[in-house]
Order: sequence, then C-alpha cells, then structure tokens
Amino acid sequence: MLPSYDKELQSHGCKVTPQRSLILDILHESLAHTMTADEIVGLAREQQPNISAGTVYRNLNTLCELGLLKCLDSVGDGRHYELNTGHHHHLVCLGCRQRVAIDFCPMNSEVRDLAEKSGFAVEDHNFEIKGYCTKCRAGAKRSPDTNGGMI
Amino acid sequence: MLPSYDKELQSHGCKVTPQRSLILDILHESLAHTMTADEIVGLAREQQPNISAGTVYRNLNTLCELGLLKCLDSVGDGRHYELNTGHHHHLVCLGCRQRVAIDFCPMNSEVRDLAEKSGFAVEDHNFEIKGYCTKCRAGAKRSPDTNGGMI
DNA sequence: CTCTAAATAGTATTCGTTACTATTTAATAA
DNA sequence: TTATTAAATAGTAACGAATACTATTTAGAG
Ligand SMILES: [Mn+2]
Ligand SMILES: [Mn+2]
Ligand SMILES: [Zn+2]
Ligand SMILES: [Zn+2]
Repeated sequence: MLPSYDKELQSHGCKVTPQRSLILDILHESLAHTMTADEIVGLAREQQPNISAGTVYRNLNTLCELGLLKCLDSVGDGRHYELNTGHHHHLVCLGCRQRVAIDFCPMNSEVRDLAEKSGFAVEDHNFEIKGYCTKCRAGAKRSPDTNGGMI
Repeated sequence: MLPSYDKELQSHGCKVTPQRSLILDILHESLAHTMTADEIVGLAREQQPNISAGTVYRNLNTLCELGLLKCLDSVGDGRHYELNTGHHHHLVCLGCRQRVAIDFCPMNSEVRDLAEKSGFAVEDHNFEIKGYCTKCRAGAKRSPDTNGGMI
C-alpha cells in the first residue's frame, strides 16, 4: 500500500501535483535501492509521458529540502535519490551501480569525540561499502583496475 | 622536500612533463587537505600561466589510474583529489568544503562479514564525517537547513 | 641531433543540472 | 460552482564540469 504524502506536502505549503506524487510513488516502489534522476524520469514517463525532466529535477530538490528524500553521491555515478526512511548506509555495486541498504552505522560517541577533538562540529556522516553484487560477481562489467582509480 | 615521482611515472611508461610534475607538487603542498580540479588549475597557473585546464583534468585521471592520486566525491561539491598516501578518511566541512584527514577507519572483519553475508564482494569503502570546521563554526556560510538536504 | 610516440594548448562538444517563461493547475474563498 | 491567485508545469535555453578532438610541441630513446 502506497502511503500518501499529501498531508506532509501540504503541511509545508506545497501543492499536491500528479508529478510530485508519481515521483514519490516511484521511489516507494524500490525502497531497498536508490535511483538517479534520469532513471526516475524514465520510469515517470511510463505513466506520464509528457512529464518534463526539469520538473523531476526541481521536485527532487524540493523533496530533499522538505526532508522527504535523501540525496546520495559517489565518484563516477552522479547523484542517487531515495525515500528518507531514516538513517542508514549502503552497499554500492561497482558493476551495476545499484545501492542496497546495509544495517550498520560506524558513528558512535567514540568516533564523534575523535572528530570533535579537532574543533569540528559534527552534523552528519556517510559510509558506503563498495564492491560487486551477486549478479555482477559473475560477469563483472567494470573490473577494479579499469575504472580510473575511481572506486 | 618534494619527493620526485619521476621514476614512478617512467616505470609506468609515462613521460615526465613539467605539467605533470607541477600537479604532483601542488598536491604535495597540501597533504592534509584535498583539492578540486579547478583549484588545482588555479594554483598551477600561478607557475605555468598557459597550462590548459584539459591538461590538468587529463593528468588527474592518468595519475589516479596509476595509483598516485585518489579521487573523492561528495554531494554538492564535485570531485576532490589528493596524493594517495595510503588508506584514510576525512572530515568534510560543510562551510568551506575543506577536507581534513581523520585517523579512524570503520572497516573491520565484522563489518566485512556483514556485507559479504549478502553475497557482496567487498572491494573498498568510504567514510566521511560532515560538519563545520573551527573557522566556519563562527560565521557558518551554509547553515544545515539551507543546503537542500544535501548534507 | 634525429625521430617518434606521447603530451600539450586551445577549442569544440557532451551531459547532468539549473534557469527562464508562457501556460496550466491546485487550493482557497466567494 | 465559479473566480482568483500563487505555485507548478512543459518546453526551451543556458550553465559548468568534464571530456573529445586536433594541430603543434616535446620528452625520451637511439
Ligand atoms: Mn537506502
Ligand atoms: Mn586525505
Ligand atoms: Zn551512520
Ligand atoms: Zn577505511
């Protein structure tokens, strides 16, 4: 069952448009993974063929600002988006570039203290494990030594 | 004292050019931090005013492939480069975007086992702590709520 | 010094993303 | 329901980081 984000949107003074709802639905369909803006445009056009790429980009930014989405980044594969389902990290496949949630967080008071010891005010953190998923282990599309040191 | 990378370059069949040496020198000057390609171009032109941006980009890629450099990435601030001085992670300032080395690595056999339990072949990992450095804590240039959910 | 493959400078091109603008539409109130 | 209006959209233009291309230069070998 798709949860409705209507009230969440309206509470922020946002209008509920078909484009906005579709983007949220698409991201809800793949809760365990993440998607690029381009992938979202492609899937969105299956249901709204005339949706503008600009609309998708604009809404992804808006929904990130509202805290409904999270934006991730990695060397060599641009931005990825996902529903903000709470703090977690990912396994990143260097073959198919899919990101899968992992249930481990390295941040604890010990690490935080280490960072703050140098006068740093900690706000957030990022952790990702890179490698090859089960599918890509067989016929690895990008071997570790052919991706330009951009693992 | 600047170490010479001449032999390292030549052992890979690379020519030692002034441009290449300059890029390595510049990155050696700021061992604790990282730099964007654009910043490197700017500093390089102080010594070689006619150096082409394309040359810098091309060499950064080449030197990454050779393993002399590492390329990092984060949401909202493009690629950063540093000398490959061995495995380490960074504090990332959300104000000035500077990256400072941190002496902590979350990867251990326990975490590795967790990732491999799902059929994932671990190759690498990334960890970064985001916040505000001492300088930026005072007059924070970007507050956490104005950077579009792109912490 | 000569030769040649590699590298460079300068320019054009690509591609993801953002900006702009006329038109449409969601939400509110009459 | 209709009228009103600010927000959102589609379509297009513009942007900027990165790459591709090409004529020229150069590092390194003989
Ligand atoms: Mn996730
Ligand atoms: Mn470093
Ligand atoms: Zn965490
Ligand atoms: Zn590590």
